[in-house]
Amino acid sequence: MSPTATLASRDYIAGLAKGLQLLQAFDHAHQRLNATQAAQRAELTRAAARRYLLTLHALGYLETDGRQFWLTPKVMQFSGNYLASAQLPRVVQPHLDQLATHTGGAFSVVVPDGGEVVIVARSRTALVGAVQALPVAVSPSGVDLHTRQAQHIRQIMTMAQGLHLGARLPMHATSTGQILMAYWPEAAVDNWLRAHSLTRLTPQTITTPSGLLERLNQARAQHWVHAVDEHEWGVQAIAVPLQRADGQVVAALNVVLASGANGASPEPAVTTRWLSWLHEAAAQMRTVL
Amino acid sequence: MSPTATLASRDYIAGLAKGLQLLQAFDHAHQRLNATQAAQRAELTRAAARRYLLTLHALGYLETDGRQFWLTPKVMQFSGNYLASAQLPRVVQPHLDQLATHTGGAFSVVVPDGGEVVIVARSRTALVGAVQALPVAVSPSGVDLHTRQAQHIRQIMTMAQGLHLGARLPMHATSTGQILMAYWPEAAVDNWLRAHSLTRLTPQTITTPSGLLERLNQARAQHWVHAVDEHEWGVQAIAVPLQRADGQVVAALNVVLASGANGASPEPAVTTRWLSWLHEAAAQMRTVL
DNA sequence: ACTGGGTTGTGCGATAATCGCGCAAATTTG
DNA sequence: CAAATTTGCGCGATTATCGCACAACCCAGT
Repeated sequence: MSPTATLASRDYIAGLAKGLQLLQAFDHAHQRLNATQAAQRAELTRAAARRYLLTLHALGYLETDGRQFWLTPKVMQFSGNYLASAQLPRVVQPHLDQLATHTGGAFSVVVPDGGEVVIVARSRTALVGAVQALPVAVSPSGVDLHTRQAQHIRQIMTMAQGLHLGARLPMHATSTGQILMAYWPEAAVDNWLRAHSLTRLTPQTITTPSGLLERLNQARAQHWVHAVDEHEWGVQAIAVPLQRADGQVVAALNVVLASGANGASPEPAVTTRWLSWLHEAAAQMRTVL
Repeated sequence: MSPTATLASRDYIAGLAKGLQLLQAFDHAHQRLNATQAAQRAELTRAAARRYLLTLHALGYLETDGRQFWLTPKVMQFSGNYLASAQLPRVVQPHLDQLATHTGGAFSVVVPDGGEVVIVARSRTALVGAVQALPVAVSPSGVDLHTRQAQHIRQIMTMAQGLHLGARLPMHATSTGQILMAYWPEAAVDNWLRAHSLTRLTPQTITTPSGLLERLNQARAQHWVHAVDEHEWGVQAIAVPLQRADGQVVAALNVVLASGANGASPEPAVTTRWLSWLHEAAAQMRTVL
């Protein structure tokens, strides 16, 4: 797939590469694999695949019933280590939570990686609940899910399905991907376009290079992106760049909202409000990135 | 460390094991390693370590400035795949969110892995915010952080630091670890005790086998655990088991709360309230696990 | 500027680790 | 119950990996 080619030669451990390839073969669409399937997906002979599967099993990364293999929670250790060690998620998390507390939005921070964007932090906050969490004065009926807000919450939660940490999303169809690309040098964008196809995900997805370039220009000019229904129906997102103190764009911050799920242009006033929150947060983070 | 011994013989790819060992060498305490340090931590010769580092770099899992190496977001792909594919986190997440929405608590689901517990799901919900998120009737000043509830929220958020997905916590000092062990056969507990030391984390940590066994008996009898300040000062947690329909305990659910941060026994009434929420949720999940 | 402790890049021959074929047994499918 | 797959595994061939050893390099300290 990716032409990461085994160009490097003597200092390249093929066994490690194959093993990781095999481990990556387990994704949402292929949760359980037998030796034969795994061999196909990792492009190995069955004998080799079996050896790697058994090794990964012995190391605790795969579980097996003797026939099928599947991922164990141990693989989360990698992301755990990353989240604990990487600068970005650590410093960004409190800001996201505060932002969510203030505004009630669902915020994410993503970084580009291998032609896609990866979600490295998400806002998480239990808010209203805190009222009940207090040892005193527990509010009686609590908040139930019959109010209009609650419906909205449901929507957000549903949308958020599949957008877990570590999820990878296409750049061309996401607000964050677009804002990140907007700050790339022209050559980098050209390369990206050569290497990736603009897959249509919804009727609103930008699928032509010229369309994308236009969007990028717009994004670069105004320093934000608003993508409505481009990645998923009924979901809109507004993204701004996250820059380091030296101006370097290292990530993108966005807020995900339910959209009217139709062409109706979203209230500009509302957009503006979110934008000001996003930019304010981005400015705050700028000093610590 | 773990005596995962290379017992296995011909079907064991040493290269893969070493590479993964090296990848795991990057943790919170060792975010950036050079070839020499990496070699030490992974117990390899420097030459070998260098080969593996370069390979991991070529594959995109490590970034380097030529001297130091560190993890890239690509490692999150593993956890992303796990979260997307594993049964447990997927079905549990909506329940957690709903629970948090209703109660305002901070809930986690953990599974045992390699003698520790791993956080595989956490509640996340933007609630009050939803009021503002609505396209209409944006509440003016929003919720700010000066109320008493807000302080409580702050506390929770602070506590939650470091408890990201994939984080690993010791079994003996956590409510979830204890409730999980409570359902183990006696021999398994003995084995665990032989293999692990009861490290003291706070003055309240249970550090004697007899103390732990007593706690386990209590947990088994009442079907829940309340651990106050045992893992971290000022943090208490209440845990219940998550069982499959066939009765098998596959995970633990808990709520994390600020504690009085002193010996004062927590209000039993409050505990009971949380417990009923937890057990109710556990019962709901039971059918779908 | 010079020195010394530590780190890095690299070539190379030796060795053992990995490869993939091929067969028999076991399993699934219809 | 037979056909079609899949699995376990032994084996000889090969080449990928090992680790030493040396030179170049970086970085204090004086």
